[in-house]
Amino acid sequence: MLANPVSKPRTKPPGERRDELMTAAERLFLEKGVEQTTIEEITTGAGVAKGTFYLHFSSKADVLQALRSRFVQAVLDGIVATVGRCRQEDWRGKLAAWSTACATGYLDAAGLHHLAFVAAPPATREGLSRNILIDHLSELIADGAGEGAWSADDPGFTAVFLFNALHGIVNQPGIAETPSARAGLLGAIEAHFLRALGLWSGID
Amino acid sequence: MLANPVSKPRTKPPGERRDELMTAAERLFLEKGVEQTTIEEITTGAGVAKGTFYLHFSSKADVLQALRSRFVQAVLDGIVATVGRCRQEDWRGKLAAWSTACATGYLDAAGLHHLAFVAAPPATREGLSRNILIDHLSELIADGAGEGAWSADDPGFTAVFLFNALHGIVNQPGIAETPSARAGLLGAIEAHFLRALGLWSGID
Amino acid sequence: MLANPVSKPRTKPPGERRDELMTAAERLFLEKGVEQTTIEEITTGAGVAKGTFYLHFSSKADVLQALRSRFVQAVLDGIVATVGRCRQEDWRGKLAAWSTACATGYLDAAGLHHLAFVAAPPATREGLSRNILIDHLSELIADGAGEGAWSADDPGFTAVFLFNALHGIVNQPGIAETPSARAGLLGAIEAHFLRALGLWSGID
Amino acid sequence: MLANPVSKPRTKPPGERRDELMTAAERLFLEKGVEQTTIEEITTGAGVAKGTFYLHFSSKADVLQALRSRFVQAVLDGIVATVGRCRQEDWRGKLAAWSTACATGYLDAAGLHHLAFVAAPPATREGLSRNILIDHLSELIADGAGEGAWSADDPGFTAVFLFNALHGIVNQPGIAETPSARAGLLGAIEAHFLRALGLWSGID
DNA sequence: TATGAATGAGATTTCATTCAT
DNA sequence: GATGAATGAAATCTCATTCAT
Repeated sequence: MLANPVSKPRTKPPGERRDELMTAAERLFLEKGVEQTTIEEITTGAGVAKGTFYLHFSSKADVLQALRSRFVQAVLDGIVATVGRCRQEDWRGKLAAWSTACATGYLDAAGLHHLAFVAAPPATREGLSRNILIDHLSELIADGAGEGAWSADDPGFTAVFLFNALHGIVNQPGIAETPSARAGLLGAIEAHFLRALGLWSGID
Repeated sequence: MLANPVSKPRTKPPGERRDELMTAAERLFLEKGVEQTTIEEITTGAGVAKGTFYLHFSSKADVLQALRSRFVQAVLDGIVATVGRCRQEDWRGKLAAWSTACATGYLDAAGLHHLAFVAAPPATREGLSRNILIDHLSELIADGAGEGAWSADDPGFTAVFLFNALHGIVNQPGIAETPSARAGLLGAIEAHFLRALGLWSGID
Repeated sequence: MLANPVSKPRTKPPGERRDELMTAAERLFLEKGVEQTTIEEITTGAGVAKGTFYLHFSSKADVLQALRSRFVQAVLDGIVATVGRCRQEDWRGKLAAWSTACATGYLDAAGLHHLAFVAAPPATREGLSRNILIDHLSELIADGAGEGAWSADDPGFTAVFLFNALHGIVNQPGIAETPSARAGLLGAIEAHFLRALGLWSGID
Repeated sequence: MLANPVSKPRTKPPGERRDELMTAAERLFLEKGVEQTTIEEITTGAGVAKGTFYLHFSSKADVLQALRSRFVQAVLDGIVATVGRCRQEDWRGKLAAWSTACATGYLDAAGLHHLAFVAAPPATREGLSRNILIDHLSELIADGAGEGAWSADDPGFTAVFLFNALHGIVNQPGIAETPSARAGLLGAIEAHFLRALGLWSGID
């Protein structure tokens, strides 16, 4: 009612407000679960009014979807950067790098991937069978096969197979809590990735 | 007054009522999703009054848990029967049988496994990292390693890895809709299972 | 939360609860207007919980519609009783009785008719051009014409004409506040009704 | 930078903007009802921003009031012009002209009169019992009575009576859709007006 | 056991209105 | 004058759960 003499600017670039809402939502979803978080808590957390939420998202499921996309994109960015550092012809290295970068991205995000893919009410079954990470892995496998680095009858199948395998591994609560446990885990994942393509891993 | 001769008996053996409720819930969960299904719809579907639900289950999560157990137990029963038909020393065959039986169980259940493990509001993250199927596979891998059929540094790891891989594959909507597609899928899964244990598959 | 040791019976015959809600709604609508009344106020006024409202009505417009019907039916009952007291062949008397009984019904209901027909957000324009009162009047006019009591080219037209005329008159705020004002008003209405059918009234 | 050559002028004479807003509001009110129309829809319809609305009107009720006045004034103008064409002493003709001009004004406005008097959230009950049309008719009746053209005990009563009667008739949806139906309707209204003043109409 | 009317906390959503730019 | 992002009070409605019968 009364004018606030120290009021911060009311309007912000739209992207910024949206990000603030997403970040507040992410924190709350992780802290207390998606179901337990109300829209009101999200807006309070972002320091805006309730109605503002609906200027940027149409529902709670909508924010969740946005969080999912943001998370997956971040993981993909990490993968692309890591894989890009391998020599052009080092397909074995690229595959290993892919598995390690992907697993690292998930592990670093702590509960967020759980949120994004498991705890979230996934409207469709698509999330774990079609996403940009699987597409990227599928392409890598196909490219390597084309170059004779390995043989792959069905790169799409193997990509879904390996992505879900990796996802299941890193999704285990309390896994890789120490640096050495994490190193061991990454090594095991890498070995299984290589083996799936018929490459001999040095593990055993 | 005589009892209404057309009315069905109001009381039934508890197990039967419980089953009817579970079946109604399963159908509705698959049709419209867990969140979208109300207790009232379940009871209407089972032909009983709303209060009756609470004589058999404590909440919606409770029915879901019961459905999960029923489903997983059925898949495990199928696996045990199939694997049991292999010769005692045929570890390769047992592993192949495990993958095929598990995949078949999931595929036959249509969307139910999605419901049970993915769409469900999973109280814990355990579902895909600890369950009786993973335990069974883990044991099989450990036993085979003990007999020298393959080497496995960490049977638990490999079991989670393979179970999630398989789960991700069969969870793809519209997969294996024709008998030949299903046969191809089962073959590919088997090949990847064998490869993960360092066994040469005859597939490629 | 705690059991109320003096709690009144929670369940009542459905019609009774419905009536209580309607009566509470009517009082509030008259006191503070339809728009200004919330569902919660209605349920509080009826001594029930908010959700109970939705067991009996689907929306605020729904209660309003029910109030409308209840009111119109009550007015019609009064008309039928009054007109029924006239001798069979006394058409002039019947018409006069109709006008007086209808006006009385409206005047006695104070603001309710205003509510029901004017202040209400009338979804359709039907309320004042088709209702059971108009139908009844139309029939009376047609019957009288059939008996040669008066001539009426279009009984439906005259019924709508007179009903709206009467409605407009009694809807004037503050009209007929004293018994003598009311008597004068009823006389004037009756005279105009008779004149509309070409009958000479003794009024002027 | 040069001003964008395609952009239309942002500022307009205040009266023009106001008219555009009223016209947009009128269209929407008729299309979807007053309650269902939001301020935002009105401003979008008028091609201006939401805030601009409040430069011209203080609320939705305010536009509605403005529409009401505009409509009633237009009808009155039509009546005055038509009645003015009668000879000074032709009271019968003036009354007939009044009824016809008023009905014509309403019929030409289609649903707008409904909006203005019935569907509108009427702040007071005055609309149908006190307005400039009723005042004008009342004066005509009083003047005619003063000249001995008819007798009228209470011109105000008769004016309200007849205005509401006419309003109810023309407010019927679908009435007078063909020219001949309209002619018949106007004749019937005129006849009832004359009869109400004790004048013999040529109708029956 | 079974019923289903009643509960009531709480969720989502709308939208008239403001005001810094 | 004009804008439109932001506000936030308030409204509607849902539905898991209870409990008197």
